[in-house]
Amino acid sequence: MLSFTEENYLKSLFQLTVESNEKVEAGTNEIAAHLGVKPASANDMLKKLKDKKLIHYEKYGKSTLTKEGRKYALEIVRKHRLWETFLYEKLEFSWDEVHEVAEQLEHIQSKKLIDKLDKFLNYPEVDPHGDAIPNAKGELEISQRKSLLEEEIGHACKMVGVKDNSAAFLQYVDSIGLSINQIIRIKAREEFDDLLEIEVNGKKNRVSPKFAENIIITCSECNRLRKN
Amino acid sequence: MLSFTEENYLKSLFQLTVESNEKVEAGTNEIAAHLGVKPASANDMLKKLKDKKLIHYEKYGKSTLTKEGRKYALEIVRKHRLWETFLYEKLEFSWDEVHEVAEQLEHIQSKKLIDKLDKFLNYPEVDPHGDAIPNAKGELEISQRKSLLEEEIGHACKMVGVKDNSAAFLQYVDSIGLSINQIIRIKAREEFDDLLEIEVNGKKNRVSPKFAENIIITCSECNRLRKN
DNA sequence: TATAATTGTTAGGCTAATCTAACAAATTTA
DNA sequence: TAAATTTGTTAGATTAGCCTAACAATTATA
Repeated sequence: MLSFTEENYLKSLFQLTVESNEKVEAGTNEIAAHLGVKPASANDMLKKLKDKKLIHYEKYGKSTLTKEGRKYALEIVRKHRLWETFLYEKLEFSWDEVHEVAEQLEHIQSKKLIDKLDKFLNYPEVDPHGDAIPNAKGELEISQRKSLLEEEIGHACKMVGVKDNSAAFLQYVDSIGLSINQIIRIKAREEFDDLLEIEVNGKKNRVSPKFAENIIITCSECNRLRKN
Repeated sequence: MLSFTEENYLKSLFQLTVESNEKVEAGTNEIAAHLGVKPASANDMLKKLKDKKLIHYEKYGKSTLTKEGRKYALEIVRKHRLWETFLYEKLEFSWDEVHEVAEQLEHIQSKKLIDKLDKFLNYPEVDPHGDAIPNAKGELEISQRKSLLEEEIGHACKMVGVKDNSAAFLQYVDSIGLSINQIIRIKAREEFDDLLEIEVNGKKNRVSPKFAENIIITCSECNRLRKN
């Protein structure tokens, strides 16, 4: 049985590696920053998780999850996303409110609870942010995802999630008229200041690279090209 | 903000005093036993809770909740019982399975969550064990309750709850055909061995005093007499 | 009422998770 | 490549909550 804290470290490492498009391993400082603790604290825990064979860690090296660690991480992610779905669909929480409460609910220990919840929600495949929910076997469908910033000019893509889960950012996203499953077409990239010109629901808007980087999309055009 | 552990001590004290028919204050050893810790540990925490003005405690004396402490305890009890109701009514948990999971869920911190849950469940008044659920204002309807053992011979009463929440006892209760809101008529008390002869749903049974003591009932006949 | 039994308290330790401060290794940059 | 910067580690302290062992106060009983 893992502690609340150990679970949070595994989840962080999962998000920084498995669910990141850029990297497959994470440094001590990075993990510490992600969890809001000091590097010294993270260092202690990394050594502990290594002893428990949940992560690969070597002195002065980067860390990754072991198979066993990934299994636990997937369980936590599954719980987190099912609870978010419950809050959003059944309790009328808004999109930007679910995360904080799910952070607490994800640590409840009861296999029966989570499987019954899954059934109650009718086995959803994605949470309110568009992130895939691992199934009861721990399988996670990883579709071809990337940030809006990486999308080709002229392509149309579908928003499936966000990277930054802060309430502030989510409200900003809402204010631009963006939401999950919304189709976004990239019209152009402004040479002068790198702003992206996008069209959502027939309405044009300009967004910053920083903003675009935090919007996760899938592009079936790109996927089609990739398959050839 | 109270810690998980502080909340558990307040809840224990609430159950041992406010919700107990026998006593209005609890001793250190009693609280420790109720929580499954050693008296020395309970002693530490009682001093801490006194400093926080959540309980009345004096060296070598008994403890009770302050007004403030009772307020917190009622919030926790409210959460516990709403979650039990959710598990029972929405997730198909059985009567004897809800308690353990609710012990964890009751510590989730989110006023919005619990009020939305209350609404989702359509503002239930009692949980699956028949215990009253405090409303959002922290008001708890205390109806005249007592154990089956204290009931008058010849009276008919309604089962509204149990004292022992262990799965073993709850299954025993089930096996006798008893459940919440079931009407129980006391036919006689056996002089020889003090067994109670009861009738439930037209079926007769004999139960021990220990069993009867753990069944909570209300008796409208007694209440009527009391009012005169 | 003196003694025994019970109940409650204190002192001192342990563990998990955090911190600060000092230091060491690795990487980047001049 | 030498120096500067970044990144990671260690030692030692702190806090919450628990423990054991010894002791003190209270209550029950002979």
